[in-house]
Amino acid sequence: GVPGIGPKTALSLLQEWKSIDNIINNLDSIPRASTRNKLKDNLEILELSKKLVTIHCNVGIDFSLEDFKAVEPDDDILMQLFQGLEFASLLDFVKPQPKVEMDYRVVNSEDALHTLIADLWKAGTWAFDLETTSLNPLHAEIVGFSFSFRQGEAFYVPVLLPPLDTEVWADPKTIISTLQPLFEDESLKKCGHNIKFDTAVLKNNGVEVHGIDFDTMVASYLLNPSGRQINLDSLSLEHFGHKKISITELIGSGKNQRSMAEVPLDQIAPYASEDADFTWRLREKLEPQIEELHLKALNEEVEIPLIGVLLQMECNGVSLDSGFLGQMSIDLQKQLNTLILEIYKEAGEEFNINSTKQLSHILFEKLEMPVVRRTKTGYSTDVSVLETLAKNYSLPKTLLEYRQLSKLKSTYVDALPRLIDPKTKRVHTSFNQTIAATGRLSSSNPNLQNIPIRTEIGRQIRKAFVPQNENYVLLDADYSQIELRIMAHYSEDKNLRQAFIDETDVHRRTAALVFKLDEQDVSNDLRRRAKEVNFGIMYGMGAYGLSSRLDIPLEEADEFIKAYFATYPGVQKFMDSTLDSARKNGYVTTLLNRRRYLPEINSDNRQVRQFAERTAINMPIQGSAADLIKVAMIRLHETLKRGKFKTKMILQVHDELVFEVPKDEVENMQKLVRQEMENAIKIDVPIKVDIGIGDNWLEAH
DNA sequence: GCATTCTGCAA
DNA sequence: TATTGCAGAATGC
Repeated sequence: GVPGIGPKTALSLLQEWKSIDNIINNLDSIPRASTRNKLKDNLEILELSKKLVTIHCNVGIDFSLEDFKAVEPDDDILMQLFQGLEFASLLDFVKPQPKVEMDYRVVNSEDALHTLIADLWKAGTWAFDLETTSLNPLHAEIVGFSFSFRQGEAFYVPVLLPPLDTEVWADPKTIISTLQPLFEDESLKKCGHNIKFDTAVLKNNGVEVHGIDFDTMVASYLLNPSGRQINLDSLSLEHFGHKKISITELIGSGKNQRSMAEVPLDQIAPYASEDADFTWRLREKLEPQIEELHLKALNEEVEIPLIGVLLQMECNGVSLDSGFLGQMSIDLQKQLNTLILEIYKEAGEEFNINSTKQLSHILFEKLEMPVVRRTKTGYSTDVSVLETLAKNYSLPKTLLEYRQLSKLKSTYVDALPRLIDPKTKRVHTSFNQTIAATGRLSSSNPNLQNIPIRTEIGRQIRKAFVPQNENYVLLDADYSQIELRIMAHYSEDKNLRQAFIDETDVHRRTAALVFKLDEQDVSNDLRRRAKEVNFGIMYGMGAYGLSSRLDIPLEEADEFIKAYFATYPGVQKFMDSTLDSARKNGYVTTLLNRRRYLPEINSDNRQVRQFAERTAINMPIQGSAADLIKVAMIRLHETLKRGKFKTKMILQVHDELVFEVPKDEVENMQKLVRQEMENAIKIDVPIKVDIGIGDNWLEAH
């Protein structure tokens, strides 16, 4: 194995030196010895990369990772060096770029501020950015505002400055409330980079932002949702060849980091001004591209309105029963202690069970159990390996129990209560709009989209998600079989569509059709297999995958899949035509024209190509489901606001929405939620939503 | 302190 | 060798 040169390291190397040539010239200054030596050992590869870049510049062909691999098919280093890196952005490092000029003005008097405000009214549309003391909007104080409405020009309004520096002409409250009417006016159109954050900070400072009409982060994501870095610094470099003042230059990093409020005016003003200026420049550049790719409707009618919905949900937060989790933690620890002793006894010594390295030493060297599978750097000890070993040994079985309990305890039971906000007493996740390549949302800090449900002990954790008090309940609404319904829509398959029109159990119906039985004669095991196939097909699964999942011979799996496509011929046709169009266009799309590029779809490397093919099949389905629920969320948010309901939308888990509902609104809400979710986008099959009510998330789901 | 790897939770 | 994510813990520099 080769020790890590991951995408992050690679990107920072490239950004630091801007070209492969410079990397070669600067090899000796690479701080990490292993990285330095690996690169030195592979000078030829760096030279090769340089050649490919040169060829690209001269000939104008698009290169991808694939091209590198075609030349040096076995080279790990190269793969790791360029893993996750958009080749196109690499090219920008070596192209000569014009120098970028910017003027900025500090606005630090009553007169100057009123002049700026008048200009912003006259301009009618502008970009803004906030400097704050924290990345958590609930605790962030505003340090300053920057604005721009002409490229190369920006204004900085200081709010907090360090002592002994320039004085701010008025107190924060005065400055913020002087600017307030600008932000609250719907007719003034605002643009930002990740404007949800700035809007959240302003909200916590008593200012409601209206008139959001563009977000450069969201736009970049829509233009290319896969992988790329879309922070403002990278985009400025990519689109304008401009290297912005780095945040570490201002506030340092690590333990010596200082707060934005401690940065003197002559440093923070140019930094903040760049943010606003480049946000404005990017908007001017990206907006026409959005129109060209027919993403305008998706942007303006879905993604931009969604910003406010997500902000509201994050702000709402969710209530946790921390006493319940505390007791659970104690119980789990007791069980873990027993398991730990048992493991030590069976292993014949004490060791760190959480260390895969130490564990594999015990299992495969000391106890000489058969090696089932290897990882890049050693022996695998994951669930499937331990399950295989558990057939013949007792220790792996104990380890599986230990793993399950320790995972639940550390990741959920102990971690969640720590994230309860001291001010609101609730947990506020972040819903990220620009991460998932398919158009789904993601959730972090904490991730509330992967709360356990499959095992009994895991399900207990859901009991800790509760309404704010006994006058409220949780309402959980989830789309029934939404991805299969979308598949039925796209494929126009007669049998699959009929299954949903008949409102039958689609997995049972599948089993009946595939095995030519009556539905009532389908055994539970047959139904389970049909279910695996139904899901597997949507991920582009092959016979091998099915055989290992169902633990059946490869031939049997192969026949199963053949019979499946014979039953649902439209599904086969849909897959073929999706792949054709992906190969021809280089991208696939969803119901709302969300687009994902698949440059590797025509790769000569079979493994790489097949991965792209599976993605091509999955994206329209997963992505359209994401489109659907996003529209429903926007409509429901509007409904709740217009009806002045007390109900709050609090969570989204891909095909599921969770609401906190006052008891007297429950009946009404059931109807409204179902109505909006089932009718968000019309497709060729009925859409069904299941609704549950309960005093905790487990009961409601 | 930071990046990487392995592992495992969800839809 | 079925997709998309996020995060804890260990490890190594």
